[in-house]
Amino acid sequence: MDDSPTRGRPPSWRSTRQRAAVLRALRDSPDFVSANDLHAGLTASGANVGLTTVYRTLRMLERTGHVDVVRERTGERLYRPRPADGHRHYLVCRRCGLSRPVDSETVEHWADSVAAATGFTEVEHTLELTGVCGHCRSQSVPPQR
Amino acid sequence: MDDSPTRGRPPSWRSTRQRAAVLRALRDSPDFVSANDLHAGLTASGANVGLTTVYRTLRMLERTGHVDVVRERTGERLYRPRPADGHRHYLVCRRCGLSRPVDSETVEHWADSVAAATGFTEVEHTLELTGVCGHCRSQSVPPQR
DNA sequence: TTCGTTGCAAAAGGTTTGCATACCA
DNA sequence: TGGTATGCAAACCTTTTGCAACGAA
Repeated sequence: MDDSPTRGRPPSWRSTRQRAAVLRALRDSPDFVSANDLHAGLTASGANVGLTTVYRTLRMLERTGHVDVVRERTGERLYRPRPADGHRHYLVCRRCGLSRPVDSETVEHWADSVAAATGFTEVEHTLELTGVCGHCRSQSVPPQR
Repeated sequence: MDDSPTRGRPPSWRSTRQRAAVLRALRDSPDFVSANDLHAGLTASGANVGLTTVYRTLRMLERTGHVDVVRERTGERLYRPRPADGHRHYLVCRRCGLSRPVDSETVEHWADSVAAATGFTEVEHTLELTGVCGHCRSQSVPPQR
């Protein structure tokens, strides 16, 4: 998954200061972040990147399968770089945003069998798990988003 | 789950023409509908209900657990009355919007075990399945939303 | 030099809110 | 009558787009 997905690849990919900055910021985020979060972080650290460019870069990463996307209750999109071995599902803490990947083989298999049984084709699935992590539970941290 | 959930219940619930109309329209919809769809339908059928009221009613139904909510690619929310025996997961056709409930016991159990294993509490899950139904596949209906 | 990329400003699209009015209980 | 519900318009938020200027190859 480094540099040669078969589909959805733009014909060219010009390397620019801005894209490098967005990628770096994304990689440095331990958890899911929004376009706004990234932009704010970039601005704070002196990298001058337009919000539009952040969105465009994220959209491209999404199309090429380099990031996982999850949706907030509000509809806001949160991004996280996708691990090399395919898509993952995450359990996200509603208070501090901590996320950890979970083993989802069970769900993957189930989704496949549903697809096979219903006559639907091209079945895709989105799964979002949220909860309160042990740390926040003991600290009573107020909800973040 | 008919009329006495323990939490999130508004202190009062005044019965009005508008709320009755929204509820009726929601019940009459075979599949998931957006606030806009409902409002358009209501307007077309002569019921005069403000879009704001449609939103407020849906939000209240969501809080009290009377509807299932699913999110469109765009972030738009789609609603559907929840069956009496608890929440459900649906497989929705990306072309015509046809939805059918799927047996999701497997997923429910898996989610419970993940909750137990991770130290997270109050774990909630959202699962969205989309595909192309047999009918649309043969008809080549263009994407609707 | 060429053509993809950037960034501002503005548009778009969906949802929420302020506030005066209407109406149920 | 009291307090909730309604509805219009405007505010809000996130994401996308038009377009002129910029810069990597």
